[in-house]
Amino acid sequence: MPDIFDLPRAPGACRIVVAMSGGVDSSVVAMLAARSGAEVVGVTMQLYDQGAAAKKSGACCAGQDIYDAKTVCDRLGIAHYVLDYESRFRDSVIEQFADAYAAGQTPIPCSSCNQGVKFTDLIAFARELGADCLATGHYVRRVVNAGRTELWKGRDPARDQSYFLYGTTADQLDFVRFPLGDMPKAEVRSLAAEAGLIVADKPDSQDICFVPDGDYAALVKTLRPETAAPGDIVHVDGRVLGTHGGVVHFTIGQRRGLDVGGQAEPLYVVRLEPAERRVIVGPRSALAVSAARVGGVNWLAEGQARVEAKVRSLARPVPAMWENGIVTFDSPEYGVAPGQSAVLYEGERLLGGGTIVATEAAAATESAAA
RNA sequence: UGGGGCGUCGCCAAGUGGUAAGGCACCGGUUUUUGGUAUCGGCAUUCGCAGGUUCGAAUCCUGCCGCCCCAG
Repeated sequence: MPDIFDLPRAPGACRIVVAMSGGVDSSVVAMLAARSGAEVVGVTMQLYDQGAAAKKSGACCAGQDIYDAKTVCDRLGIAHYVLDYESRFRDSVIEQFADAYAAGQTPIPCSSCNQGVKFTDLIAFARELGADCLATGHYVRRVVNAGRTELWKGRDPARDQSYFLYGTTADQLDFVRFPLGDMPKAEVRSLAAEAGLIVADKPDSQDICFVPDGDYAALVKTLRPETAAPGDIVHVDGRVLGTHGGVVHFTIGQRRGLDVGGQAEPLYVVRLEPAERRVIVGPRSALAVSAARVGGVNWLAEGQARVEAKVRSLARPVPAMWENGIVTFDSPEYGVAPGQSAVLYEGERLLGGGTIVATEAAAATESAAA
């Protein structure tokens, strides 16, 4: 087996900290680390109240998951720590999440979690422990190329998680390892089964980890009651078509949930005006966006201007120009929502990315800039 | 209460004697470590109500109810 941990010294003299969510992926990472010969410490972050969330199978970092992680560590014969990051997670992820919705944006909590608690606080902790690296179960590849460390998509295109990790800085990248980046998911599962790990058949996590029942709107409404205020659903041509139960329920590009019938064509959310409590809707053509301004950019590459841009986790990257924080699509892109990430690639390599702060309508309708 | 028009699934709407299109909405599945999107499937034994004609009516006739418009 190649040295998937890229250790600086003989494994026996190294210490690896593994970020363990309690799922199958990070458990397999811990197993691989244990087999490498290095000293391994499993760490699980407790991120939010375990109450209701603990019952949710497949969630991350709640009660059952902490137990699962510990069980795996016991079997592997490695140490296991639980870190109480609840308050940090609340401040850096959950509150931001609520603020974004209140501002009519569509946040990606997984990205802020990765950039904050996971890759800032946890790396700091691992360094304090004197670790040589922090290993996680993400499906991305860390590629050392001509002395430079690059971030690449996961080998398994169906599993690639690079979209959520664009914010990883060069410094962090030096310290982090992604042992699963070259593997297909099926292989990870079979490794877990061969090793007799209790989590081998555990369902993949999905949805937002801190939202127990998938009803993210209920959480945001609790934190920011104004997002539940009713308002008008207004067509881009000015007609009031109906009312809605709070801007929190909508995101740009959304079609379902408007409850507006009698139309010849489906209507999509084109824009949100939270101050006026308005949801602006229009035909699909009104969603066309020619460019997006990107903020909070993390750049890992050189001066690439020709890029492939991905503005949604499940979208295929599209050709675009990148200049002065603005990504201009070769062809109009649909459903580009402020708050989501714009991640730029060159083939398999992640060049950088940031948060979409505004968009420019492609058609001669009106600006979708918030 | 003179004249004209209309009443088909939550909404829009085909269908004018042969046994209820379609779109939107909604619901469910698939997909998915964000929200969405996309896609697949489901969705009126019944046509304002009551009679009548007919082998057979949402489609023809009669009455009633409701709504709209023009007249007043």
